[in-house]
Amino acid sequence: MRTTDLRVMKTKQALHNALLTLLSQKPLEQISIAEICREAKVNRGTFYLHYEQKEGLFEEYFQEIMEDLYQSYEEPYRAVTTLDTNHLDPNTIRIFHHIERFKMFYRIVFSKNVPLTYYYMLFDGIYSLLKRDISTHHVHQMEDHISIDYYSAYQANAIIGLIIQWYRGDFSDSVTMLNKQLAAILKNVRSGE
Amino acid sequence: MRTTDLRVMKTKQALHNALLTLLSQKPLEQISIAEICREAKVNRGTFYLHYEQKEGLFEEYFQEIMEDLYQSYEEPYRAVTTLDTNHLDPNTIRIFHHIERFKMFYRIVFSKNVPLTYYYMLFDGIYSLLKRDISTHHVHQMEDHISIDYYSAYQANAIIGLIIQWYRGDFSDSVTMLNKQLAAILKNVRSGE
DNA sequence: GATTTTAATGAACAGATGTTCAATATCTAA
DNA sequence: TTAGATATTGAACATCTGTTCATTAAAATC
Repeated sequence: MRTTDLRVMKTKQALHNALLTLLSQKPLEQISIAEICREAKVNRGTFYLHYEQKEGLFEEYFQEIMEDLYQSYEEPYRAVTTLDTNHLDPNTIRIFHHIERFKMFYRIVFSKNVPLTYYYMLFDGIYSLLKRDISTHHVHQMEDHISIDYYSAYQANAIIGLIIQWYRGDFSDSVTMLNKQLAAILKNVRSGE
Repeated sequence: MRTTDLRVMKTKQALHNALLTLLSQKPLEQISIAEICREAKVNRGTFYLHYEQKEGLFEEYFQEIMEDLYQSYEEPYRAVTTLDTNHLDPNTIRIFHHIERFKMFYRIVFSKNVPLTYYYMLFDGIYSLLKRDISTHHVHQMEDHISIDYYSAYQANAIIGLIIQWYRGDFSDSVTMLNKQLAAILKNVRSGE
């Protein structure tokens, strides 16, 4: 079962398209594997040859979205030569732009009946991006008994906390608003009482 | 279908016990509704009279756990009369103790094939506790354009970020270590560079 | 304690799941 | 271009899901 095999690629493509078609009609939890296979004109047994659950199929789709997240994050690095990366700069991280762009998608990711897998994919993405920055820029100025892993997990999930709040308001606030909130929180928390 | 009806209570108790028995043998995702009903000697139709999915049953179990979280949180308030609640004090919040106490349970909550529901239950719990404190103690000293909702979501999910990292190391770090990490992070982030 | 209310049961249903298998179609590599 | 490799198919199977219904059993209320 090599990934370059034309038969495999064709099958996966068909399943991919079928899922997207069905997702435009109903939520993921109401779509059955049998249904996807009927739509894709692929034998149900073939599905199980490549995936365990419909979630695995959706996961592949997520990979592409995460590519955009990485690019959104790198963007400011390409534009500016020297970057002030002392603490997370909300103007440089473009995470909220990315979420906004794929909000149809993230409505699924954050819906309550979906498995945690997707949440972790987003978490891991943000985590690794932040960790890279924290490791290179902040390590010298940080309390030395702070674990970088815990610190990165803290910061990454804090941002997702904002996204959850945003999602629960159906993404009605603007990206600018979100960026300002993050900037204000970081500023406030740093200045103390 | 009144909740005080003895028949209902007996049925729910039986399903509850059956779930706990099975959970000690295999993960939630490998347990079927039919299996729970066989174990509980309850008709499968009766199950659907009370719940939609096995997750609903697990959710009821979660409610009891959350009761402990609330109590853990209130505990320091009962001990000390006046409390310094300027910013989150890791010594007063007993969240990590609570997680430690129910780590068997939280291993399920954070496992990747489980629906987001439980995550949100934990999030909402921490969120509401923090929000209450933030509203009463911090509002006067905070940048006035910070939304308390966003700020609470940020802080609540940041703490869960630490818990996720903790969970991924199978809770091998000590509660003390976690408390220290949180204290150091809050201190570090506040003092700036 | 008798009556009314209602929860639980068992049976039956169409459809979904997850797995296996031999037969077939389609690709790859020589 | 052919021979070998392997992905796909269709069929079959036991089990699970979600739902309906008349019947039975057990509670609540009087």
